[in-house]
Order: sequence, then structure tokens, then C-alpha cells
Amino acid sequence: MRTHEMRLAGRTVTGHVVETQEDLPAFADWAGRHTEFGYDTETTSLEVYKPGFRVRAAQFSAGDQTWFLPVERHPRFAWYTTTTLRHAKQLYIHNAAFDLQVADRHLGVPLAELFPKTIDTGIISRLVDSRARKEGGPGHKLEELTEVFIDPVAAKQIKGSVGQQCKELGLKKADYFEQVSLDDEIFQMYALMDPVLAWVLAKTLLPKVPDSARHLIGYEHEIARICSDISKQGFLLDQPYTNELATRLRQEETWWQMEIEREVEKLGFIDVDEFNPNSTDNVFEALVYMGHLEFKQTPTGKPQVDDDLLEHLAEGGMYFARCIKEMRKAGKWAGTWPESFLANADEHGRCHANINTLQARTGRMSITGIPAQTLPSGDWIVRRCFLADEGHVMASIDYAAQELRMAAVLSGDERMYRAFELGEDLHQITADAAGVTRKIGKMANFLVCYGGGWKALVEQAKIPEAMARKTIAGFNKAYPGVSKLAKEMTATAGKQGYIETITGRRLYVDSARAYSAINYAIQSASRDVTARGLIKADRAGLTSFLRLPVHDEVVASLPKNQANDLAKEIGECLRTQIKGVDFVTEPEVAARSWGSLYGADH
DNA sequence: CAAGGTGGCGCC
DNA sequence: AAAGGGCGCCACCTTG
Repeated sequence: MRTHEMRLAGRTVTGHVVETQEDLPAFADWAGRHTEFGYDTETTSLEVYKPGFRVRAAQFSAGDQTWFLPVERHPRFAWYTTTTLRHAKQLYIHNAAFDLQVADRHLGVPLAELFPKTIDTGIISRLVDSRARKEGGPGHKLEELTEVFIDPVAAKQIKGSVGQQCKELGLKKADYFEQVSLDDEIFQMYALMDPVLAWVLAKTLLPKVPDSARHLIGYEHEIARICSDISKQGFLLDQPYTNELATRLRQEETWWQMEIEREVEKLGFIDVDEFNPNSTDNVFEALVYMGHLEFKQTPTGKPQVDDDLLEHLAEGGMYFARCIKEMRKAGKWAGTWPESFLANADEHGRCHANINTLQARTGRMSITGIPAQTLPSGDWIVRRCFLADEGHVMASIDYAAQELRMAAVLSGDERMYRAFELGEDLHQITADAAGVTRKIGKMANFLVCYGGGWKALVEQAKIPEAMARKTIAGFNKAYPGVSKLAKEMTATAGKQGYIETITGRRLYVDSARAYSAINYAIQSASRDVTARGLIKADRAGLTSFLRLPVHDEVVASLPKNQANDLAKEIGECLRTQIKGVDFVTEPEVAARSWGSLYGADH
């Protein structure tokens, strides 16, 4: 047994490192005397479901005592870990979805057993303040929270120690956690401190959750458990198709690249070997050389070379611009989607998305691993990569105009209420009030919910200033309640620095952008509509069918012979009424692939 | 050389 | 009067 003395916020913390099996009785004795623990695991990587993933160590803390178990050394260390997890009545974990999926998959303790007795300090910190560091908030990483709420010096040391060690050992951070010796003293101290921080953070942050948001604590843990179940289940990848798609896109990229080389040589303005079509700077120089001198500016003042410009030039007959655009697209698509799916698949060909249930400052979820929220929807080739399980078909259940319905709820706008009740076309109503096309009316509807003004409409719809002003005025005339709500929320945000959503969530708003308050309120409450739906679907026993939540939609894999009934059942779970507004859902069942919901497989 | 910022583009 | 919200990922480029 080795011990380390560490300092945290003026107190001494004692770390105990279990080195051999002879040390286990002392651990068991200590653990048996407690029921409440901080908990953390050290693992080879963050990819829980990838072949080769291993748990390296597990750490438990209580008060100023903390213990390190070298799980990878012998199954008995893992056994003591699982026994302690089961014996615990209360666990404090930072980003519990990770550690609990690790416990489920690699230590054999189910998510359903541990989540109900866990307080996740990641969740709590987001209920206290949802802003990341770069948004002016305290952030949500362990080091960031420690710095702000516990001990800035300790936070720096913890972050610095691993960084410095990486440098000394010549390792990247990812390699460090895989390769570092469990006997390494600095690693041990780093690992020992984490569960202590989770414990202290839980005690420090829980009282800071605003009263209005306290009821969300249990709710958010339930959502985190459901989304962990969805991640664990995984989404079946059609590997042959995905391989073929990746190859095809790379071939397209190469073909366009050769066209570009020919063009560059023909023009003779620069060495072919030095021209990189993926470099915005290079393309800018080339365009200038070719006589194009008018560029919009990026937010930092650099010349903008985007798709809009390239398309404009291509339409004007510049083949070079067409080539750049097509090459960029093929390369980006190949790397972002099919290649990353293939790299992410587990040994059974399933991709496990990482669902961050409270990622955005509005509480919206984000999905990494499979960037499922950004797959092209106008073209089915990418979604075609994913399949329903054997004997299943794909279904999607989405909310009809979820955010506009929320705008109606929050504003109480009579015209909007009536439109939803009678099934009228809200976009046409705006269009009629302004004397513009439905398409522009629709853009205006969303724009106002995003806090935008007429200038943005000029850009997006490519219409003259006067028409854009007229359209926004038309919206205000059609739905005066929404206009009023936007003004009120902006004022509230400006005055108190934050708004409160109808679900009680406190959202801080930058004073320079107080106008975004209405969007925060709509987006956040809409997220909670979907999240409440997920809980209802879970309680109805439907979680194992769910593959992904995507903002206002849920994707599901359903047994073929009951697909329609199950899709309707999920739809009923998601459907809800708020202040007389019916949040209608639209179940849709297609064939085997996700792409079949977008026109593939016909 | 790794980490972080920026530009660009995919979605709701 | 004017104000487009929220993300993730890739490639490039700068920084330390």
C-alpha cells in the first residue's frame, strides 16, 4: 500500500493506492464503513465500445479519504470495484454517463442499477450555469469547475501535472492514458483527486441550483440514463455500402483534383505542387490572379471564399470554381461521414453515438461520434449507411413545427393558436400579411424565432432590403403576440442577465445579445418537450427500439410486423399538450435503411 | 509537434 | 432601429 498526501482548499486529502491483493482488506474495511462515495474510472480511451478498450483503474472517495484500485491488474480488483458500486447508496460522479456505461459494459453493473443512486456533477453544474468557458460561463470540465468553485491552485496543478508528464514522456494525451504505468506517482495522484473533486463539487453545486430548476435534477438524470441506454444499443452500420460510398466519394475527390491541376497548369500562375485546393488562402490568391477582386469579409476581416461565391463564379462560366467546390464537397463528405462511421463501428458493426444530453447553453442535446444531427437531409446517400436491426425497419417520429408551436405557447399569440387549431398554414399567413411568397414567409417565421431581423432575411432569401423590411413587418402584423414576447424577453434578459424557461431552467444571456432571449426560451423549452417524450417512451418500455434523438425527432428500429403500431405508440408518448397547444407527432415507417426515410431503396 | 483558433458547411 | 439561435467536424493555420 502506498499513500499520498494532497492539498485541496486548505485541507489535507489522503490517497491510498491499492498495489497488491494484500491491500484489499483495508480497502474493504474502509468501504464497508461508508455508503456515500465519489467515484471515477481511468480507462485506455473515451471510446467505451471500441475493441481494445480497457478499464485501468477505479477510484472511490469519501470526505478526505480516497482510494485507487488497479483494476487492469487482476479480476479481484474489478470485483472489489463492482461490489463497492453495488453496496453504495449514493455516488457522486463527474459526467456519469461515461463512467456508468463503462461500469455497465466492462464491469457488469447495469446502468439501471447505478444511475438512480448517482448525482452527476456535470449535470448539476449545467443546471447552475449552462455556459461553457468560451461563452463566459464557469465551464463544465472538472478542472474548470474546480478552479471556479473549489481551489484555483489545485485546479492548475491537476491540469498541469498531466500536461507536463506528457511532455516529459513525449506522449500525446490520448496515448498517455493508455500507456502510463499504474505505478506512476503523478498519475496516481491525478486519479485519486478526481473522485474527491466530484464529491466536493456535488456538495458545493447542489445548493447553487436555482429553486426554479431543482425539480430538473431527477429528470435530467433519467434522461441521461435513457440516452446512455440508446448509446449502448448502438446503430447498425451497413459496412459494405459504407465502404463503397467512402471509396466513391474519394474517387470523385481525386477526379476533381486532377481537373484542378489541369486548370492550374493551364493558367500557369502558380506551381501545381504548391497549390492546395482545400486552403481558403490559396483559392483566394488564385481567384485574385484570375481577376476576381470582390470578396465579402469573414467576421475576422479576411476575404470570404465560400460555396456561395464559388457557385456564383461557376455559374458565370469559371470552371475552376466549379472544380474547387466539387472537390471540397466530395472530400469533406467522405471524411466526415462514411469514413468516420467505419472507424467508429464496434466488432458487431454497430456505431455508438455519444449523446451529450445537456450540451448546448439552451440545454439542447448534441451527438458526437456519429454526427447524427448534421447528416445531409436533401440527399439520402449518407443516411443509407445505417440500418434497422435484422427483421426490423426504420421509423422516424418527429414533431410538426415544434418550435413554432412553442412560440405560440410562450407568446399566447391568438392568431398562432387559431392557426394551429384549424390546421392553417403558418408560413402562408406570414406571406399573405407581407405580400410575399410562402417560401419567404417561412424564412421570416424561423428568423424571428431565432431573434433575427430584416438584414438576415436579405442575405438568406436574397431579396431587396425593402421587401425584407416589409416581410418582417408582415410577421409582426400577423403575430403581434410573438413580437411582444420578443421585446419582453429581450428586456428581461437585459435587466437581470438571464431568463427562466417554462420548465424552470435558468439561462444566462449575453448583455450584448439580449435579443437572443426569445430563441433561448423557445429552443430550450422545445428540447424539454422532446426530452419529456423520451421519458414517457422509456416508461412504456420502448427505449430498446430507439436509435437516436435528433432535436425534434426520434429515429427508431422497429420489428417489421409491428412497425406501424409501435411507431404510433412512440408518437403518442412523444405527443403532448401545453397550454392548449397540441404538440403533434408524425410517425413515419420506411424500409430497412435510414436512407429509405429520405427516398432510398425504392 | 500538439493544441487551439478560424473558416466553411452539414443539420434542427 | 437593429439584432439569426444552437451544435459537430474537417482542413488549414498559428501559437507556444
